[in-house]
Amino acid sequence: MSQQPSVQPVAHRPGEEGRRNELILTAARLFREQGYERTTVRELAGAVGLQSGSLFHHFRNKEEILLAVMANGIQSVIEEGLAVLEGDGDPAQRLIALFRLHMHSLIYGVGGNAMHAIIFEWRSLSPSARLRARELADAYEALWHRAITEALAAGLLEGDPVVLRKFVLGGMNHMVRWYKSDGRIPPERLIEEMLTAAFPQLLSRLRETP
Amino acid sequence: MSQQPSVQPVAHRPGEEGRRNELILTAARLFREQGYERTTVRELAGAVGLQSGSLFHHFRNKEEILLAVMANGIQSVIEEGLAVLEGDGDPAQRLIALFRLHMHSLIYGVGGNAMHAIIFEWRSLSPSARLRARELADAYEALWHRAITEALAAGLLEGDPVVLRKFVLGGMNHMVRWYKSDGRIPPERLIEEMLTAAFPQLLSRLRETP
DNA sequence: GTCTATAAGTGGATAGAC
DNA sequence: GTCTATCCACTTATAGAC
Repeated sequence: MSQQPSVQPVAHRPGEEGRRNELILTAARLFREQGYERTTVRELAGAVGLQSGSLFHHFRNKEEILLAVMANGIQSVIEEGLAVLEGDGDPAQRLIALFRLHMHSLIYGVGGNAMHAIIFEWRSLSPSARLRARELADAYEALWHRAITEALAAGLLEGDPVVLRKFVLGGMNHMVRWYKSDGRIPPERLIEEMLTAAFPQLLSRLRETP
Repeated sequence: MSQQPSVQPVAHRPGEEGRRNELILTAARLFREQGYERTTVRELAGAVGLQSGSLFHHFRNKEEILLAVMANGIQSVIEEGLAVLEGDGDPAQRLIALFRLHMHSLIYGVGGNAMHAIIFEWRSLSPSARLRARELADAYEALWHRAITEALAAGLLEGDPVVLRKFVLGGMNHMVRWYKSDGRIPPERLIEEMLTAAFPQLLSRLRETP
């Protein structure tokens, strides 16, 4: 577990960035499995082959780890989401693409663990850190706001844009609590079933006028 | 805060049941505001005017309090839900009534705090207690399964019944994280907006054939 | 039933050697 | 950058008096 002296360095500071990243990914997994409060720094350190004291060379305190976990996953999803919204296609196609991206990130990507942290562990943050986490979430939700507003303007959906956004995101994110990818429903079918649940009117329109 | 010696007794054991209930309700609120792990027994005891040691006359341990919080809220919702499903009306009306009941319980009832605990604090339970909590949730979700299956059979919805159920419940429950009843949207309108978001196809059918 | 006092343990975090 | 050793705040839970 700690035989090789160093994993491939990522940035200009060799070793340190690699270790930090390893810690963030491991923390994300542990926080998801056990929760932030019940994951001790000793546990996290042990999981990457360190002693607990060594953790605080990479992070000022435990909270900084949680914040890093949150930021790590969502940033990449935001970038991919922006690309989707600026891509071609009509509002319906963009909304569906954003949906599939979100689901894909939850199921396969590093985004799943990060999203889990954002959803379930925000209360463990101090007020200032909570603000920072809120900014991250807001930046991502802004993408959804755009996509939903467009679809509303095109008459593809109806209702309040905020309620629609919160409802759909809530329904999707809840998936991380119940879905097992090795169960009755394979991942790709799940995504389409969720899409049907979220936007039935939108899909039936697409089928009528292809 | 502790002037009157006793509040109105509820059951055959006067005083004790009242105190226990007071503790459950206060715990539910505190767990929602701060989370279970970050709510200390001293805090909870203090909030009802007790010393921390006195708590353990009413509950064996802290976990038992959390379990009681969860059970307390959901039981009444299950009973009301059963009444809805056995009432008159077609599948569409029953599904909508169940939806409104759930939202109502989240917004006004004691169910909101309990649901919050079930959603966010289950990982703090030991395996056996977790099983008990799962049974409670399952009993409630069974009501939804019935209502959704009926609506599917009647051709009112389409998709996988499990995915539909999980998605809709996820979307609704997420509300406790963002909705403020004193904000832009009054509670009764929120319920209707959420209904539009959850079952647009069902509502538009009702409007076409009233 | 509630109090006081305290046991027994765990947590995050620090200091300084290597 | 990691280790060892340790501090100390704070937690749940208990014991026994009232």
